Amino acid sequence: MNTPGPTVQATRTSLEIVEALVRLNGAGVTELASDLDLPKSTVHNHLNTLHDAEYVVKDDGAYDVGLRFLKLGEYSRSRLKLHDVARPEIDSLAEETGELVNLSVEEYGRGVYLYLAQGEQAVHLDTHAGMHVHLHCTALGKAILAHTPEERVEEILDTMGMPARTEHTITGRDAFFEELDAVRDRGYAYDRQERLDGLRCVAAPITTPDHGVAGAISISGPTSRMQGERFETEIPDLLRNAANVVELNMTYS
Amino acid sequence: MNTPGPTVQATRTSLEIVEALVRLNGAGVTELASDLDLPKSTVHNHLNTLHDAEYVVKDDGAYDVGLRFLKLGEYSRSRLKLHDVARPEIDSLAEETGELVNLSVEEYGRGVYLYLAQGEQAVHLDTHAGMHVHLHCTALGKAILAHTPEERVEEILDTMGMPARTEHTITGRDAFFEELDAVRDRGYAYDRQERLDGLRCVAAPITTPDHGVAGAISISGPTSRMQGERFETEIPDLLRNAANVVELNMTYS
DNA sequence: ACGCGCGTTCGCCACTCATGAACAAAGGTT
DNA sequence: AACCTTTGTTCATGAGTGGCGAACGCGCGT
Repeated sequence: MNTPGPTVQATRTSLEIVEALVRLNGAGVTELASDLDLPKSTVHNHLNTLHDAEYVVKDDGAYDVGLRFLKLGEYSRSRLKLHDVARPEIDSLAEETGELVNLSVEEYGRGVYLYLAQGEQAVHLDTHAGMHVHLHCTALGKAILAHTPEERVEEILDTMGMPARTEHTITGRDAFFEELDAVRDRGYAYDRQERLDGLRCVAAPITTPDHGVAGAISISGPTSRMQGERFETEIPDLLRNAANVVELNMTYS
Repeated sequence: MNTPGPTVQATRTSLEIVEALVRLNGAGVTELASDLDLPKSTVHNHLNTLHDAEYVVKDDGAYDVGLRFLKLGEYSRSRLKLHDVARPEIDSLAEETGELVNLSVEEYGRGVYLYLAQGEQAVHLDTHAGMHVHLHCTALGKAILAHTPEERVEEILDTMGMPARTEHTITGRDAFFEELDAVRDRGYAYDRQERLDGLRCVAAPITTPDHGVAGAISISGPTSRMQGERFETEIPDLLRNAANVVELNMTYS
């Protein structure tokens, strides 16, 4: 997995600076330099370059990430057929259920949210497009991993670990693989407060015959509303139906 | 404006590679090398670095832009208060009018679309979030420039030029400044097939007392529907109302 | 089985970038 | 208003690194 190989240090530094800008919500040269433990002048040179290339902006003294990244970001997701195809389905699910509906894929061993739609009474979470999550503690992740070759799953768990997010998070590897079996049998996955207390989710994988699992869609809501018949059959059915539609449109269009 | 200064070549090259990936819709090492006129090994080193940093992905042999940029892109726009505040207003305008509603700001002398919402009968254009447009040929651009210091407008026109997009595009500088005067008087701006044949737009600026113009919102539609009373007063009024709401929420929240 | 085209590896030298210190500019404090 | 602090910017230099061409090996198509 780890291919050190010959790599361009300057590029790496520039990326770290951009990431630091996000982390610090915009920052000045000195702040960045101390945060990254780099000489001021180095940071300055990189910022100068990024500014010149119009990738960062100077907002009254402080540097911040520019909108050029918006173009790249939009491209990176519209590139995925799944996004374009699934989006309308996500929207109608949100309208039908009134809950929060998510679309995500796996990349580099983590879940990445591609798109979210909130229904009328949707919970307000920290989730946003582009956000990364561990796969083991989300319904989305389980749905995806249940249809991923076992060796790849092992590999992901090795590198990412299985940190406990709540007291309900599955942290044992055996238990997790049993859970994946159950997901495969059922056709959809549950998250019962495994990532956030008070939150329950249901997720269905999007699979295509030739390329395996492309991603997953999920519905998230408070435990109060996610229980009984609704949680056990109603929402799962809605999800599976939507997933089927997406799968068909993925292969035949 | 042009601050050459000491700049990091490697970073620039990496950015160019990413841009080329977008332009080519994903590509291999050789393809990129010939497109950018760089040695294969150089391109390879950069791709290796970007791949290692998880910014590009390898899709069965071809490299492409990864979802890490999605996070940066989302951040770059949610950073702008305007986006969060205006979004719901854009959505309701789209619902009310059934047309295409846009939100954009100025960056580096160009207009950047932040968000679009299409109503029931909205036209389908090439516009998408993150897209750049010339300011002189769009209603959005005029609305923004009308409230920008004249010297800055001159500067923008100098560097960006005023290319004709259609036969209706304003390409003369004097005519353009007169147009801006009219926009200021009216409180909103028009685009009468100046960017695309058959397309008309109305735009209202979003200004705040302390920071000047923050951006603009606009409604786009086919000439067939954008005429008469609707084009002259109905839509402008809707826009100005929405703009007012946004302006208030910008300053008091 | 062969050859072409691709991604990858290698090793070397020139050049670039990282560096710290010194300079300028801006803000806050007294 | 003059001071001092803090920040952004410039500069010159040497170490190291990234750019480069050529050579390698792999996979695909014929």
